Amino acid sequence: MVTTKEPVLRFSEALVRLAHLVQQVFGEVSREHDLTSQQAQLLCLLVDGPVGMSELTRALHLEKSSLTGLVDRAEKRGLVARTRDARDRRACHIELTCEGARIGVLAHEEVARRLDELAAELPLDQRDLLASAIAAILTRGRG
Amino acid sequence: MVTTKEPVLRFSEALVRLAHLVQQVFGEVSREHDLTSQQAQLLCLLVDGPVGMSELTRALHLEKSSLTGLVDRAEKRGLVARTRDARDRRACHIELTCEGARIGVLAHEEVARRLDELAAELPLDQRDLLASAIAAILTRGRG
DNA sequence: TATTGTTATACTCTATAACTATA
DNA sequence: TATAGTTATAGAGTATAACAATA
Repeated sequence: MVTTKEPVLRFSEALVRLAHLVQQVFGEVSREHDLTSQQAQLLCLLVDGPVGMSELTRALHLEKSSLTGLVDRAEKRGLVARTRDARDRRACHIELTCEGARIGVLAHEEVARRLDELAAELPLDQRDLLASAIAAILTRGRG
Repeated sequence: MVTTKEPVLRFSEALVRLAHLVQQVFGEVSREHDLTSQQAQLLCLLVDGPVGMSELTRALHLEKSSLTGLVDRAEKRGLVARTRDARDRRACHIELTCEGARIGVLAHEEVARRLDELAAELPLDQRDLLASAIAAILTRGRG
């Protein structure tokens, strides 16, 4: 006898669709704050303090020249600023401007709010279980 | 007494990171098959048969002019073809070429394989639970 | 008039290759 | 020589607005 408990979606299919949904939410919120998804992602990476270009290329999985352009445009919009590293004068750090920090925090909070809302119908324990399972996958996928 | 059962990540944070991981896998596989992520996504949407432009804009959340460009480039690469709708001569359907179908299936299978692999360490029942929970989120998020 | 799709235009994002400045 | 970052260039992706053809 077939029960109703069998998974509706293949696991990988579920992941792909979920990723698209998250991407969409992220894109919508970004646009509402007049940011591109990539700019919003950059701002979110900088909320804990300045980060060097090299580290940013790793975190964003971008070529260094691509990052140069992204930072250029964000700088032109007054969202971030470059500061020279005093000890290694080749290097620089990227930091948020006041405006960049303000918008970055707003966008981050809004994304979090909408995603949490999506899971609002799941019981809390199942939500935590889901977060733990995802955490396990993430450590396997990268670090 | 604090147990080790508390969630490591906030739920929304977990979702965002998971989405980035999926996006990255999707992008890597696409590049290995000489596709952009968007082209691969288009091919995947067409594996079950031709789809009209309007329906594609909805599925991909793109403006119609953006889709025109995407289809143009995919057509130039011999991945898809336009066919006129006999009943409504304004409309057209996009279908895979043989080559497009071949590459699309290959890319799709490879993405699925790598994502399933990521979850290989989770016990099967937890994996199914995860897929079910994601399915619940997805129906809430869109349909 | 409304709808389907394309064209024109302007940005953004991204990569590769060559380059500058510093280490 | 090696590393950090930029510049030059080219192509892809995206949106807005105006347009053509059909309904």
